[in-house]
Amino acid sequence: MVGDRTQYDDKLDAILGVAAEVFAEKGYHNASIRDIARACGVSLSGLYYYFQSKEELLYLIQDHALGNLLSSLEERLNEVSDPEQRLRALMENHLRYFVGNMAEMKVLSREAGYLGGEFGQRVSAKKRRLTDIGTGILTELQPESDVHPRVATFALFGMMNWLYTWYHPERDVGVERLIEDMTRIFLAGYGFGSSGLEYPRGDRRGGRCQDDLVAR
Amino acid sequence: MVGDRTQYDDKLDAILGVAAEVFAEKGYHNASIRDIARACGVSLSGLYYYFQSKEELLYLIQDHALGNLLSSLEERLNEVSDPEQRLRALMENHLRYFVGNMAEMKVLSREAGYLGGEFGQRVSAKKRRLTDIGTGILTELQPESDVHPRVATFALFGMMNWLYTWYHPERDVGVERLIEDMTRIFLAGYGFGSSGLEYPRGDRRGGRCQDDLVAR
DNA sequence: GTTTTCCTCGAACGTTCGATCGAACCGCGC
DNA sequence: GCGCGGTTCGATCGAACGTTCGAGGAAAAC
Repeated sequence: MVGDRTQYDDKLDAILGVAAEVFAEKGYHNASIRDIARACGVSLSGLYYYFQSKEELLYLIQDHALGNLLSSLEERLNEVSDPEQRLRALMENHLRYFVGNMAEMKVLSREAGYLGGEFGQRVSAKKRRLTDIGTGILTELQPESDVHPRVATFALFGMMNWLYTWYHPERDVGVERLIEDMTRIFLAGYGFGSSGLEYPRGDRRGGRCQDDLVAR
Repeated sequence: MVGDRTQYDDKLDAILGVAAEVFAEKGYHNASIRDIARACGVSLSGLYYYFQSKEELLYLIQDHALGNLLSSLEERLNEVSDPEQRLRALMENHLRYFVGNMAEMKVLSREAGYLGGEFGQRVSAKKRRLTDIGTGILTELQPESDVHPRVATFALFGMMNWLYTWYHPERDVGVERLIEDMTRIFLAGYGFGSSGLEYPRGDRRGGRCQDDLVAR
């Protein structure tokens, strides 16, 4: 049987959720284990029954977020083959999960790079999987794009991950609108509808141009 | 006279530069004052002659970066009135300063929100000035845009500020190319040249390259 | 009823941190 | 040579941190 969740698992998940919120509010380094214990209603030492170190706690949160993000993404992508629709699926998946799990994603975005050793490698590997999927879709969408794939990929993720800096669900536009607007910006550009954009017309061949592409 | 820089000023600037690099490498909270003292070749207590607290040191770095960014931007914008050119100027200014001062900008981006009280307010005010300029330009460029101005603004800055996460000058494309690619993505969209974009005026065909850039 | 396993806790340890303070050093005008 | 700001330092402080440990209780297994 797969669904045999113990009390232990449930409580660990609850702790991860609360810890993510504390980390999101005060930052990983500013938040003490004592803060988290207080927020969880557990004693300081009681926490250590569920993880071995503060660093592992951060890892568990980040791994949990990336795991959900990835599995949900890969599920969605299995149903779509058109590159543009795949990109839309990626963005919708990412933004929806982001807004629905702000604390987790804030910790994932802001506290990146603070995990070392084994933990850091595991998180990096999953992040790499995510960005590779992004790069793959982008090069499918534009096999001969003038834009460097790595720049395009991180422009895309930067646009979305920066959310944790400014987005407030109660004050800002809803998720649907957010998805719509960002998709539009990335795919069609903010200059759509403007009269004199110079990009479309490409008669002049610039000097540097063809050395890029080919995403390895 | 304006140019009467004392030894004190010079050394403070040097300290700010070194401190920015230490903060950029280890993170603000992981870097101790002792680390910075060592990197500066000064004793621990010797540092406190130049600032009063670690928090003020962070403030000085962030304020310095934002100050340079803003004054350089406002200078450029004084020479341009066309909205699209103004946006290009903003992006070029931002990206060029970012790449040229990675440590400072990494600290500014990653360590945002950790300053409280007076320091935090002053930094927030300058950031606000920057984003307001961005929003202003964007609404000039597209007065009736379907995209929410706030979303567009932070999509733009997110795209650029995320640089600190991935960009390595020695491995990645140069600044000029970076500016070109990001400008193109934000203005014309990554979907340019693609066949079936449903967005209004989806007419734009992918030109090969244009070496625009005007050198400046 | 007794044993065993799972879970929780208070109290404490050793370390590191940001910050302070008074003494010493230095180059300069007198 | 002397005094005097401006500058640097070693020594040290109290506080807060992450982590440990062994005792205790509760619930399950026998």
